[in-house]
Amino acid sequence: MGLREQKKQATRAALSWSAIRLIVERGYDRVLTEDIANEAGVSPRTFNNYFSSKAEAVASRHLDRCLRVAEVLRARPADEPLWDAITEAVLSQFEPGPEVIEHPPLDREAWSAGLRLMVAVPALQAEFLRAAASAEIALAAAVAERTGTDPETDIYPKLVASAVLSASNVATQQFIGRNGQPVDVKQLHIDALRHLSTGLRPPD
Amino acid sequence: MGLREQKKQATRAALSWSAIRLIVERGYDRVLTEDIANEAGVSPRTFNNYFSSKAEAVASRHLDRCLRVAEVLRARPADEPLWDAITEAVLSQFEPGPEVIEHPPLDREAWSAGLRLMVAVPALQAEFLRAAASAEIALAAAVAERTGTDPETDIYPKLVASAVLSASNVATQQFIGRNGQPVDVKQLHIDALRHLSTGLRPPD
DNA sequence: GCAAAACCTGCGGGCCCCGCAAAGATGCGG
DNA sequence: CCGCATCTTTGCGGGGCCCGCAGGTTTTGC
Repeated sequence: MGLREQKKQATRAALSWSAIRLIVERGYDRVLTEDIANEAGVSPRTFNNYFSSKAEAVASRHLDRCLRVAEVLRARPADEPLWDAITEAVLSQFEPGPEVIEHPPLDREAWSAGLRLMVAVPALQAEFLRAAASAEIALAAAVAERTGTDPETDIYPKLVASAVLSASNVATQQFIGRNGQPVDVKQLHIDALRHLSTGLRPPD
Repeated sequence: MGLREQKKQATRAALSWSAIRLIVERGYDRVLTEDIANEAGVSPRTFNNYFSSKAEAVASRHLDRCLRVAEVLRARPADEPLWDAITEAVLSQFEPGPEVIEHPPLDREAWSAGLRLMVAVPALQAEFLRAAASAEIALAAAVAERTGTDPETDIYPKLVASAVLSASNVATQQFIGRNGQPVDVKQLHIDALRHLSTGLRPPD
């Protein structure tokens, strides 16, 4: 990868991270695209060369996470049962990355509250969902590769990808909603994926 | 319901329908909110009293459809097996309504092409997904009622609602993508839902 | 080194969306 | 039947978002 591409990725990440940080601190409509650009050290015009909207910048990190699930799934041993591999791939995204360890939120409570306000903004909800939907293709391809199905004509891989991502959404929302220690994000995901792989049978 | 409320619903429907028709004909960015308002016989300012964005107006019909699935599910006999009831509820939304019968598209081919362009607009994709997510709550409530689970604390009903809606998305996309007679929308949905209710087992 | 390609930036403008306050429509009780 | 309280519609104004375009600047491949 050339130097050019590296800088681009760095700028892109800086913009997305600045957007999230500022919006969690101040609220969505009190942050201008100009503020985000300044924070990342580029001109306002450049912001829109990287993202076609403020919302897309925020959702960009989410998109990356979803794409990494597909990547990890591909790297899992081929003889591992499908749903075990999927579960591991999904869980792998909840290990805190190096960036979060470097920049620990000073006030964890305030950050949490800001996050909750952020994910309540309609424009962002929509964009988060779209990000997941974009990753669906990559995830479906990984599933297809593993199950020997055709990602174009067969509906199965897309169905699995779509169900997994939406199950993850439900689990995450459950976690954010009850912002308590009583439940663990990972355990919520394990339960949700087990439901999926066992046919979503009603209790009784 | 008072006369006041009736008129509001009529205006809302007229705006949404005008938005869709104009955008399918001309393309998303060649339709101004002003055009939509004029078409529906209200002032431009009033448009934004009903919808907070152009995209939301378009997705409004989709939201209604999703909500009706929950409604139909509630009306199904209580002793019917869950997945049979869900399947019937979903399929019920593909019966052409009275409005479509009244206003048959003059050129079916052009309409199809316009539709395909429309659903490719990122802002609309996002808003369609958000509409489905909104309906998820109502659908989860209907599932909870039927299975005797708690829609607040238990993850099961939300999981089912979310999986059903995303499966429907996949089926619909499959249908739009291959715009051919070889496959039937209803059959695609039946297959997708059966996959869900049987644990998304990989073939073999 | 050097040309070609890619990128950043400022400018300009169209459009979207909202707050506000006045005018109009509607339903209710007397 | 009428006035009154309430909800709705509308015009105006403005802040902000996003994009096309064209210029200068940096990176790449040779």
